[in-house]
Amino acid sequence: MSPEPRPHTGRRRNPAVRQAILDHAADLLIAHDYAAVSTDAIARAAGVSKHTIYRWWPSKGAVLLEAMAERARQQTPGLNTGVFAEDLETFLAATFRTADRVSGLLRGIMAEAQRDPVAAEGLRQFVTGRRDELHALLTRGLEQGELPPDTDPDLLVDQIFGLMWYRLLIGHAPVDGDVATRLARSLIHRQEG
Amino acid sequence: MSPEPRPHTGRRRNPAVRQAILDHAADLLIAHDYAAVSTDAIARAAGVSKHTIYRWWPSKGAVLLEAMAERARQQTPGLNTGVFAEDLETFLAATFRTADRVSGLLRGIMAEAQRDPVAAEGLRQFVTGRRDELHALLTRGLEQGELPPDTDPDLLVDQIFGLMWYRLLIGHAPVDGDVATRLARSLIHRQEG
Amino acid sequence: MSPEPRPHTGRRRNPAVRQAILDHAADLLIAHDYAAVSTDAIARAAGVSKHTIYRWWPSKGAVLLEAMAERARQQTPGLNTGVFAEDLETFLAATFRTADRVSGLLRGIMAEAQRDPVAAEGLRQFVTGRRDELHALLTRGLEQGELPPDTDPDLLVDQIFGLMWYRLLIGHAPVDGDVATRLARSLIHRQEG
Amino acid sequence: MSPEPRPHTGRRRNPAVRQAILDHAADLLIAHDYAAVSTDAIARAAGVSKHTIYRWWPSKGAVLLEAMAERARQQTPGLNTGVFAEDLETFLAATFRTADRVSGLLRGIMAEAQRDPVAAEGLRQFVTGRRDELHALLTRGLEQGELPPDTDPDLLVDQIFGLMWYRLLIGHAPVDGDVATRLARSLIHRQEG
DNA sequence: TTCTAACCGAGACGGTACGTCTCGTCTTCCA
DNA sequence: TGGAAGACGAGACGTACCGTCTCGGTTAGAA
Repeated sequence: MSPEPRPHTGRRRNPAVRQAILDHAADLLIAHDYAAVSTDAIARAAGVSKHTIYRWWPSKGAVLLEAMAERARQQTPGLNTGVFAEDLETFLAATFRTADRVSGLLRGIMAEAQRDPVAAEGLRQFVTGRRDELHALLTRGLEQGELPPDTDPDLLVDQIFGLMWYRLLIGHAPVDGDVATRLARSLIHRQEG
Repeated sequence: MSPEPRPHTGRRRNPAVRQAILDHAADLLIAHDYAAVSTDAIARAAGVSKHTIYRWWPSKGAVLLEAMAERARQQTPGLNTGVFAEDLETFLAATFRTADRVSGLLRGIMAEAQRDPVAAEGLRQFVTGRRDELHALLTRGLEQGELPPDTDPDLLVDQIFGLMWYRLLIGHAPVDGDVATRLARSLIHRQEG
Repeated sequence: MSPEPRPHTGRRRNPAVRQAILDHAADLLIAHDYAAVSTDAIARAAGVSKHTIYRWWPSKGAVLLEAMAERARQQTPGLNTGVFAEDLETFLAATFRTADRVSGLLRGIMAEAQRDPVAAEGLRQFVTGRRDELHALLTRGLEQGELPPDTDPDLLVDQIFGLMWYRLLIGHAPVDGDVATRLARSLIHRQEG
Repeated sequence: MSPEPRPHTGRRRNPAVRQAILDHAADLLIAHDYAAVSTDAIARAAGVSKHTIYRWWPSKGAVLLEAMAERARQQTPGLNTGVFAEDLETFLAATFRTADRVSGLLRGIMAEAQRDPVAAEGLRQFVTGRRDELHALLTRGLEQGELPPDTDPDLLVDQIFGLMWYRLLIGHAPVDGDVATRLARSLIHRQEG
């Protein structure tokens, strides 16, 4: 039995190492093809041992996921001007533009999530957070009468994020501010139809 | 110079072999995890040499893609009752139910398309075909005045298929006939809002 | 390279086809590395179907063997001047020079014989023929008192052909007329030692 | 940049792994046919990843070669009784008996050397070592007047090892102690002829 | 200051997929 | 029926990536 376990001994985790891994993982996915991003490549780019990666993350997907989450967190759009139409447009434009910039990252994570349960669960949580934000925004619009009264917010959230992911993954059409604007206006104009 | 080259000599391609490869590729992706589907596994299951696979398809992704396309072709919904609301609902219900049944296949191909350019191009073409169908249907609804006059069919198509893929890939919500119905009605009711 | 059009023989086996296969098999082994000589390559070079090869020979090794045997048959040295020392030197010189010229062929067959029982058996028979020739020659020398009376012809035959193959296969020393002369003289001088 | 590069970092090569690969490669070649010895088979038998084999050896032939060299090294005959006739007989008997025991190994390597340049070079070096030993022994015999004064040691070395390889590869006659004895005596008796 | 647990880079290792190659058989059509 | 073209099954080859483990060196807190 451990007579009195000390709270912590030994060298502490180096935050710079954690950051280097996340940064280089994201950069690699953004710059190169997803296929070119291996754990070895991340380790090499970050000047880090592969073991160090696996000491702190359970799988490659988990690293990519956290890298993405961190990038996304840096650009949460400021909201709440009070005007729903403006807020919606701002939210979508910011979201789409950011997503487009890191599209390689997002696509890589989505691919990884199809084979790695850890990444899948992480992605689900990340996505849930984003969906909740948009859901709250839409609910406010509904309460303010800016959306048709029979609108199903859940369905609408999936339509919006669905369009975004669909375009990112297939690549048949752009994901940019223009699309965001057109999409936002199409949702609001409807009520006046 | 060969004065008149014969159109073809030698043993002909065995259609049964092609079919066996596609069938077992699809079955494996539907039954097992995406990670478990290797070219060796497909070859073994189909009782076929790996070389035969690579003789006819440039990569694993290309095989999976064609397998999916064939499965999808088997279930094109009969349409054109003339009533737009009915047609839309039928189309979406059939599409969603089929997609759900072969969700493993679809998810595997989407993952593969992120790393294999051949699969990516194939998926883009497949998706284009499906999008054209829905686009035509929506355009008809627009002309019949069953959709708001300022509707952008392109955007709407991406919202619908986007929702479907998004749910398939993330798995946070079902893709079934019920969703299809609710989605179809939400699009049409709007005009009366 | 372009296969010269051969006359068609109808139902009978076409000797031109047989010859084309043997010729190109030998040429390939002489010109290229052994590793580069596949049945497909032989068929392509000879303008012949792979099936035709396997219709007449049981394995690749059998083809190479027959090709070699034919090449060797073309250069059987004229002997029997009656003077043993001269005959031996002539025999060795002719044998060594021929072997050196087709060394690629010989090396390829020896390699093939280690894995293909048919080639092994064929090579054994071919080698037996050559050994019998030399054995007869040496026996004559023994009877004429030109070799030490306790000479074991079997052992000596293996020493001579052994030296030749050993040098061909390892490549550490030449197999030419000079070596043949030195070897022949060393065998005869001995008796005077 | 790096002020003093450490001589080695990282996990060290596991000698047991190296030995397991060499041992099982040799055993496989001795027990089974040469055709049955694949890198996969060696890896499986040695409980080793195929990648580990290719990390340390450039080709299959290189592994087999080193396996053979090691086996041979284990049985270098003790020499130098001082009596040349005895030493020669001992050397030949030990060499022939060992070669016969691992004949499958030797034949497989000789075949591999015909297609794999790495194996060819390795075999040449190995053979050079053995030839030097015998060459030294024969030179001693020559100096002691136990061999005819006009003997060419190089030629004689190739006759002896040539006979051995020739018999191993063709299989028309045994390679055993008896042959070794007869051969040794035939070389020495000559001087008295 | 000494001790010691934990961090870290380098890299060996087992497992397993990928895509290519060759062998020998089988099929189709032509002459 | 002989032959050319070439599809096919079996299976080896060598490469790549994933996640684990081992080695020696380093660092920070406890004794």
